[in-house]
Amino acid sequence: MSAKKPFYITTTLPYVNAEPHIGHAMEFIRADIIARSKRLSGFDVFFNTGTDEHGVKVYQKAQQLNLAPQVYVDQAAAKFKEILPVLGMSSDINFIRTTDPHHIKSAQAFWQTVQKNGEKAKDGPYIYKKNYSVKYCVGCELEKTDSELVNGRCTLHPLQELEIIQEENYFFKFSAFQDTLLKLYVDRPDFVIPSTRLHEIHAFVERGLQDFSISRLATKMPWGVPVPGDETQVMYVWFDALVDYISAIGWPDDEVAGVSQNGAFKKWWTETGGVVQYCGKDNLRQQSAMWQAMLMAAGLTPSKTIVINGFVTGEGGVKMSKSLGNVVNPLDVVREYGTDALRYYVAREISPFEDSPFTLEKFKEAYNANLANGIGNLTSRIMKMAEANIQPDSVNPILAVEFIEALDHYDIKTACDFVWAKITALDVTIQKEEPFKKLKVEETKGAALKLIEELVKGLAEVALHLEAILPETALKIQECIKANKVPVAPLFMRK
RNA sequence: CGCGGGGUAGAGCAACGGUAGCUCGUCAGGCUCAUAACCUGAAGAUUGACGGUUCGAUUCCGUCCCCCGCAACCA
Repeated sequence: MSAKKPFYITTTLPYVNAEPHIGHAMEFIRADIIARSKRLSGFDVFFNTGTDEHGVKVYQKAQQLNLAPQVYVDQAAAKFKEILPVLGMSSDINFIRTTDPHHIKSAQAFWQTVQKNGEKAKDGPYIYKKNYSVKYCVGCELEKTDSELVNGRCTLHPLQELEIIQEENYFFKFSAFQDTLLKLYVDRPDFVIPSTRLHEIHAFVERGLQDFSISRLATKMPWGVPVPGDETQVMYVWFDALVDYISAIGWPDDEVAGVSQNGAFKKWWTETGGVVQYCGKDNLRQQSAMWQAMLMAAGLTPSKTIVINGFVTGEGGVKMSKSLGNVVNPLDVVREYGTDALRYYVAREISPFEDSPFTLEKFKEAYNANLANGIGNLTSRIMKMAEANIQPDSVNPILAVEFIEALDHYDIKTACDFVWAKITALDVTIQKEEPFKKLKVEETKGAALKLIEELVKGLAEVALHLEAILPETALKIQECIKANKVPVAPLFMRK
């Protein structure tokens, strides 16, 4: 029997249409920092990630590569799974794929539940069939959304008239949930973080909601979860993918996974007050409005919190793109600087909620200043004095309230600032008190030894706070302290 | 009048009614325990523009200019 309180956090499942990029890395790392810090504070943590594998883009990509969709997504999912340890993700992270059989069953059960609830509801039905008109560019041989068009025309084929294709799809009665969503936003000011994003979604919902299509004709696009009771349609990818947040924890309990989940859903959804969802700002609507309405329609309580990240941009705030050549591959960064260096950068040097530029020059600067010259050098200088002059002693640091508070608000940068303020304070103390000098004089030697013990204590405190942020580094420092030795190699080599 | 965010030292950010702070970079000095690291100090900003409120505005209000996302059935 564990008395630990449960906590559930998830990343957005990356869509496997693209390779893992720095934005994914940032989201993974930030969610991992929260997960680790919650464990440090004594919570029982379920940490979820995975891959979103259905939908038209994936289907097309597989066709381009001349691969069966399943073969393509297997390869793509493997790539995402491989980078988790490279980014220092908690080893007990759950990895769900939307092509997992238990997820597919869960998504279908979700559909049926929404359908059934809608039949009884006075504002139902929640799922109904309707003609859906698609704008189709013959030149591209592709469906186009309004946002892709300029003056109602395809930008690549401006002389071609767009064809309007009528298709019968299932729709979700999003509009029925407007009031309930607005009430959710008003009642829970922390539902979406930061608050500007809550205002944004509130304003969006207030303007009125349109029901959205949640299925596609299987003859045109077969790569999706089959709609229960209608083989001619597959689910629209969002309707399937978002369900992963509950399918991952066994919803709707035992019959889905085929094995007993021991009340996993109750524990991770009900007792936690819902999931904490990390996502990019482009996902604001899907995660904080559409998904919440879907949960309501299924008779489930909303998520706990949606944390919205900004985008990682290139220099000058421009979008990263292959054609501009300003794309940064997280794996290259890790290869050159190490996992913890990347974790440091996305935790502290990139704005917690706004767009921020990422350049290798800035990265190197921050690395040298705060890792090599900062925590790395500090560890060396303290441990050198300790090794030569004092005996190893046990230290039991505790987490600072300010640190925990900052993380409770998902303000990872402020939490890091707190730790680095401590690092600077230790450097200042050494300079001001000059224990290295006092050691050489008989009258002051005792004071110097005491001071060195204090410095080691301070270093241990820093290490404890770094456990969530830079787990490898924290461990190395703790081992040095325990053995009372200088690091065998510099923690962070200057670059 | 579509929605939201932003314009603050060379760069990246903070503050948000009362002498404009931080990090990096630059310059000078100090220290030698340490990874040519560390510490101290200095230079550097008419806080996008113009009005208004106020004893006082970067901070509140109005107008304007510029930048970036989004504008739903593209993930």
